[in-house]
Amino acid sequence: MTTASARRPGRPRPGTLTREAILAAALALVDEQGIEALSMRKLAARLQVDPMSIYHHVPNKAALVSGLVQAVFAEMAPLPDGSGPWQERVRGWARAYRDLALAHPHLVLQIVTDAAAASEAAIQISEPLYAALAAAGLPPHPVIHAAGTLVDFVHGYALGASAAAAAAPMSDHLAAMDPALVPTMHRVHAEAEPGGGFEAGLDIIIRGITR
Amino acid sequence: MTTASARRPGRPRPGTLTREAILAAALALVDEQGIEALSMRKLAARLQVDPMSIYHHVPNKAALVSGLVQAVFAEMAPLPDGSGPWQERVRGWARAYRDLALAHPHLVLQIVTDAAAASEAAIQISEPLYAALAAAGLPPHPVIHAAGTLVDFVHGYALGASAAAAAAPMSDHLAAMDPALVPTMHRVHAEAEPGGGFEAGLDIIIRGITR
DNA sequence: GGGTCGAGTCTACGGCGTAGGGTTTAAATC
DNA sequence: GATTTAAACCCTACGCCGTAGACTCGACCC
Repeated sequence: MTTASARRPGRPRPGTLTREAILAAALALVDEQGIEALSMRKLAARLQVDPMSIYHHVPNKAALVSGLVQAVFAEMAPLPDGSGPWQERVRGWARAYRDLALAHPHLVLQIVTDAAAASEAAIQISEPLYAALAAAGLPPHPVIHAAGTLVDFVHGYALGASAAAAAAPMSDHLAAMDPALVPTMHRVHAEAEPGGGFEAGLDIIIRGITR
Repeated sequence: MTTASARRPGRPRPGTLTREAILAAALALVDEQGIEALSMRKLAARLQVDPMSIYHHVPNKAALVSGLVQAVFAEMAPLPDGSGPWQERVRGWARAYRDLALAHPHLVLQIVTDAAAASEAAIQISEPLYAALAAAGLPPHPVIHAAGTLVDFVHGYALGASAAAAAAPMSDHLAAMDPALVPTMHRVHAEAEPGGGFEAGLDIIIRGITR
């Protein structure tokens, strides 16, 4: 709301601190040190400002994090839209959404949670997906179900990818386990080392949509 | 490790406090008041114990939460296993896993995160899924991809379901938005009010696996 | 009885989010 | 130019938090 250059009665210093600067600093801090390192005090230190000053631009910490997520959503690359077969449009959308989520690995949880709660920014993001599915000639109900499935898949994938980046890969855990407990997994993973899980998932879901 | 009735050197009071009691109290606290209400002090109060006493059974708070998640994983209903067509086994597994995740709504995030990080408990849970897919005659690579897709979908779904339970449903947000921004979604949701997203997603993915 | 050990307790530290109340400032009005 | 005004900013302080470190005390072993 508070634009940087208002024309109202009193103004102390000419906007040395703005909501945008705060969000940018917070995003940088999170990208560098993770979400748990984000505190009002550290953020203020980075901005060379008293911690309480931040509260004149953001009502509380939760709103700040939410603002961070909204900012990330706003970065979603505008899709080429409308061209090509619907399968390719859906694929392109899914990749763009995944890239968006993984662009800030320390923020994936917040992004996915916010999207799962269906914030307005998150809803806007999925419009092209709905458009592509509707253009494929699907009736309303199947469109909703197909879109929901895809979104849920991307959320789950992004969560897994960011978790895998921060911890040991599943193969390690699996190798350390008693093969008798997980015989099929042991055998299957011994015979094939995967990768490409995202594209394979897209293939499966798009095939399943087509019937 | 520390069983309730050990026969070891020194014991002040006869096991008034055990790891199990701590986990049970913590789980109750979380189920009642949410994960953010879980603090060592509140937990201690509930157990009528000094906060620091807890640290004799759990190294720190992160381990406590992790223990909570492991305990929930241990509750996974043992599947009927091995009987029926593979589609039904996969369906049954997915439903059981979803129910597990949603059994403690305030813990869904940590459950899904833990599973995404492929903890041993989480790996064990997915063995029946792998078994069903392998029994379907799928080669190793497709088994891994199909399982990954399904797990990611369930994770995304569970996250969405728990978020939707705590916030306004998407329809409300959508109705409050400018229809020009999200024309397809607006139209599609006007023509069909869904539900059954989980089963529809399963249908899509299982169809997609089958080719 | 003396020694050991471990569960339970107490105290205290450094960090957190943020309420409440000044203080400073520059634009707006006179 | 003087006065008014209200936003931006800063300071202090409160009540939480996780947990390190030292102490108490009762049970067991020798």
